[in-house]
Amino acid sequence: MARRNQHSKEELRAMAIEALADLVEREGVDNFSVRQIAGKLGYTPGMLYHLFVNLDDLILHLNAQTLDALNARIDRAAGHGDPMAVLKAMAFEYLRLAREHTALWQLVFSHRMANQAPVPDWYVDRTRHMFEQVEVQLKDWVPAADQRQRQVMARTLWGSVHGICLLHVENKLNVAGDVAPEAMLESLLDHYLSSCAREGEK
Amino acid sequence: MARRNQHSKEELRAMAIEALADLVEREGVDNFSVRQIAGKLGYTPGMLYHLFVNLDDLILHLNAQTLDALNARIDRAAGHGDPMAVLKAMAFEYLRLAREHTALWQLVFSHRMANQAPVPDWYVDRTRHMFEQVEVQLKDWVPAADQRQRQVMARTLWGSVHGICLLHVENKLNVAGDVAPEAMLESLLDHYLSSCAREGEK
DNA sequence: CAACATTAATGAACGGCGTTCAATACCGTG
DNA sequence: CACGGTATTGAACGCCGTTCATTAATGTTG
Repeated sequence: MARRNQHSKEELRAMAIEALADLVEREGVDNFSVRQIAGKLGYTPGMLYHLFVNLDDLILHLNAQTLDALNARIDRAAGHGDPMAVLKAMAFEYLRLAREHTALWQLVFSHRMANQAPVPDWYVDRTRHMFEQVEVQLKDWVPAADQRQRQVMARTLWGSVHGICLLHVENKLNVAGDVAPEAMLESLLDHYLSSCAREGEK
Repeated sequence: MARRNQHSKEELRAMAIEALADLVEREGVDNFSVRQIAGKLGYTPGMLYHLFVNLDDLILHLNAQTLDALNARIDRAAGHGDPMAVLKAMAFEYLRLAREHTALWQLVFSHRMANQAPVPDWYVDRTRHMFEQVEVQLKDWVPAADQRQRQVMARTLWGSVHGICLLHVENKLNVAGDVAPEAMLESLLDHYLSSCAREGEK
């Protein structure tokens, strides 16, 4: 039998998450299995079910970690500068993580809960954070807009940023001459935000 | 043994695609299997490999069909009106299909080829079509822009439209009060396009 | 009409998957 | 040192996509 109590349950959880992250980054979003993860740790598959309720749960924990990294970058970008510059910096950080850790990023956005199980609160909180940071910047950018309008703008803007990064990461841009995603993000933010500002002045 | 030659190979292919479509719409994007498809047709799993090279190939054929439906709607929307109205109509058609045939739409955009196999030309053509239609409208909307600029705009715009529809379809908008995707598409097109036009005038 | 060649379809097998759970081997405690 | 508790196992279940030799129905020929 394998060594006992070499690691606490928490340590083992962290190790399992790390093993999955490694596997995903090395082999791609859809090329891992409970058996491989356990193998990497030197345990049997069944053991993982004492750490997580199932594979979905483990994936969710890894995704939370990835979202934390994403949020950290976004928060850093929120530091200083006018809203336009900050939002651009945020969008570029979003793209950068998608680029540098493509598979982890894909896992966050391509994972669907089995049998429509509800996403836990501690997970939803992390996705909400991003939208909130965008809204904060919009408060400065279009002070005349009410909260409702800002909500629409934040979701529109960030949904768009996400779409652009997604097309890039999934290689759907090779159709008829590729365009750098940076140019697309610039185009989006320049035009969308400047028009929003103009309307706010009226 | 099952009846022979009741159907031509082409008929069987169409039936298999239809069976998969049915299964996907009924049970969701990730709840089908070769065995279920064959079962629906009254055949054994192995038989499907005389019609398609593998499951990926079958999925690709269904996705091509879905893209054809999408393109048909987009072409219809391209009929008449000023570019802004036409592009809005196109975006709304995009959203409408995502709404009415969510699972089929998801299958198109969530399917990844195994072992990074190349996507066949006949498939790429269908995805290119959409971007081209957007570019045609932009030619009218911003006549001053050169082809390169229009390419960037078309991809930026359609990547954004896609991102917004995706967030809606995947239920990622429940975070802190939902916003109707129609409002987001309106916001995107109004602001992005109007700013593009203004720049074109300079 | 019988014998044959062709081919549509089968069904069993392979190696893999996520998940469950009784049995087991180890550990700290008394 | 024995014992109770528990961390870990390993076998099993019912799935999965895919392959392929075998079979059975067909169309063709003599």
